[in-house]
Amino acid sequence: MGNSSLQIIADNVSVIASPTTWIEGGAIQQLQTTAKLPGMRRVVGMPDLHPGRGYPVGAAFFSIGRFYPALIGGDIGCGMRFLKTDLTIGKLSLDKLVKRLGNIDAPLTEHSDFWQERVDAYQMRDTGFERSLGSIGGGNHFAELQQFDEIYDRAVFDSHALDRQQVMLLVHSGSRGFGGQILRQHIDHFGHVGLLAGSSAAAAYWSQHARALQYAEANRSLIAERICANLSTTADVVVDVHHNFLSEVCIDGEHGFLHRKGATPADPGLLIIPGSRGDYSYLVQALDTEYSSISLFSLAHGAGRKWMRSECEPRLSKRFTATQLSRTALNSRVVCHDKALIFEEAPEAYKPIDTVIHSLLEAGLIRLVAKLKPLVSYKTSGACCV
DNA sequence: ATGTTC
Repeated sequence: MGNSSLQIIADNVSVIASPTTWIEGGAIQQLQTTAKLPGMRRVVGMPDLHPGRGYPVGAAFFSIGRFYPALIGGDIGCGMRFLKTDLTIGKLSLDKLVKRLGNIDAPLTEHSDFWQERVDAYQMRDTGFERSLGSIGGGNHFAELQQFDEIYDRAVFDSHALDRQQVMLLVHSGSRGFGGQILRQHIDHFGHVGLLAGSSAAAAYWSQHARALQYAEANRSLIAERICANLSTTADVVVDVHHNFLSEVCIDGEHGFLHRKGATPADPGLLIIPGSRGDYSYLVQALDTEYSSISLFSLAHGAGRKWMRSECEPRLSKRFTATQLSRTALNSRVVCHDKALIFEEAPEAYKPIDTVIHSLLEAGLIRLVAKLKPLVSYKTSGACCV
């Protein structure tokens, strides 16, 4: 059966992307280089594939006999938490939402006894990074209030007790400095050669990796709690998934290691694939098809960068002021008081989400459930500018 | 990505 969204690059290298999806040549090159690592069986790029530091982002890698912590990267456990709040969109003004959201950057541990207790509940003091819990971080991390724009599958939508009028909250963050420290210590000791399955070093990484996944989820949970408190609402988790992590799996009869780097696991239930801050997000379900194995049971984790961070400000500052970039084409608000991030995370720097979603649809990997539009995208209230 | 990099 033909599939125009399946690009076979080499024996064990493929990319899930329609011909109209922008894929940087350098990212394909990184994918091919990674495919040649000892023990690597198969690699696949998602439609949001883009170049990373040595290894591509938006990809999954399946290896036998050894695994590669560097492929997971430093933000072990980075992922998305999607919640439905008790707020209804009816009489909300965006300016009021922004004001009530306030500043959620300061360490939660210094906020109050109440928050210290909430943080304590997650038992992360031994990580040494307790101070970062409950704050978003930098880069592409964000928290976004959204509203439903279109429902495609009413039955699935209803079965998850969703309501078109409810404000949704999406939190994208990870293990902050903790995961980074784990990777750095690993690279200092072992470089990039990977770890042999069953070795004591492998066992040590597994336990650190597991702890980083816990930290990342605790972080997303505390960010959501904090936002809900500021908005005087509560929220129920619809889905929380990591998109940077390692797992042991059996694929086509072979037992091995599945590395996901910016790749959402195609698990049952609802999954969220966000666009840039000026674009829609899609609520989807993964489908089990003949291409599931080729796609290494993974989906895109977002739109994917189109431009390198360093080229954003030069390209955009001529066309837009930072203040103009605090509103988007979908009329949402952007809270980002970091001059560099305003440009680096501009919608123009990302692929259009529709090309990414179209690729996954054409490959038969997803079913659409709903589309959401951004209301407020929160990056940082930190120092500087605007 | 990062209580910010050899």
